Amino acid sequence: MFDPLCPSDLSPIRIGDKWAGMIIRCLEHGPRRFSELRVPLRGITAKVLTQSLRTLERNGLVARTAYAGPTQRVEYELTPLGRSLLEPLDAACAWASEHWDELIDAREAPSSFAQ
Amino acid sequence: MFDPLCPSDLSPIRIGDKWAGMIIRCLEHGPRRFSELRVPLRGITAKVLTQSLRTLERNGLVARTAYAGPTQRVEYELTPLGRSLLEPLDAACAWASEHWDELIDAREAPSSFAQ
DNA sequence: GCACCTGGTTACCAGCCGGATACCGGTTAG
DNA sequence: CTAACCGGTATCCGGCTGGTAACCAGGTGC
Repeated sequence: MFDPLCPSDLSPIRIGDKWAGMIIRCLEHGPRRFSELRVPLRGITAKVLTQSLRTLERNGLVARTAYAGPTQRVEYELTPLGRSLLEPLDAACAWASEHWDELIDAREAPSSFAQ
Repeated sequence: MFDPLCPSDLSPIRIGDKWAGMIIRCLEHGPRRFSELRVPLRGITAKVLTQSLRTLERNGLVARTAYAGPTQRVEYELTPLGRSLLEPLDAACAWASEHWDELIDAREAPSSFAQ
């Protein structure tokens, strides 16, 4: 999941910053904790994840809830607005997989002009 | 058209680089010349437009045609692949205008946490 | 007492992106 | 001859983005 060969690298369609799209995907099926998010988003550092989550929060796409229990616990979940983004996100993914071949071809064929 | 208050600034959905989405919109209704593109894209410099067009070309979304007439003439138009992007682009615009209010509210309401 | 887990923060840094400015070769208009 | 238009390129620069490394406070396990 989300390895370096992910189609999202090739697609010109982007949601928010580098990680935002994947974070939203991770939250698709319910709230997740900070450390739970770091697992699927392999290689993301704490700082960058925090950064991205804060931006999503500021834009009203994600809600942060800190539970006051004895042990520290923070959960992130999609707001209704964030959830509504899943639709265009799916559209974007559909487009990318539909035109996957053409995207690859275009990248690998600088033949039409020098170099 | 494409003034600084454009919704695209607020929407988290992006197509390619800063100008790519607008360029594609400009080419929606047929081929356009370099200088014709500079008009609606107010403020874009030649370098940046060239840059953006070259990227679009490399990715197979836009085709460049130089006509060999006595006077220099270059036209850019969407490839079928580029044209197929109009669909998700429309979806993105639809989402943005549909959630316009919420986007504004989110931006202007840092009230839920300090500062 | 000590290490460890959780959920971060604080420098610091390299690379890219967009922009400003200047320039260019070819053609046409006056 | 000169100026202007077309479609760029060359160079420089500041700011943002994403990443690394170090550190931290609070609570838990041994």
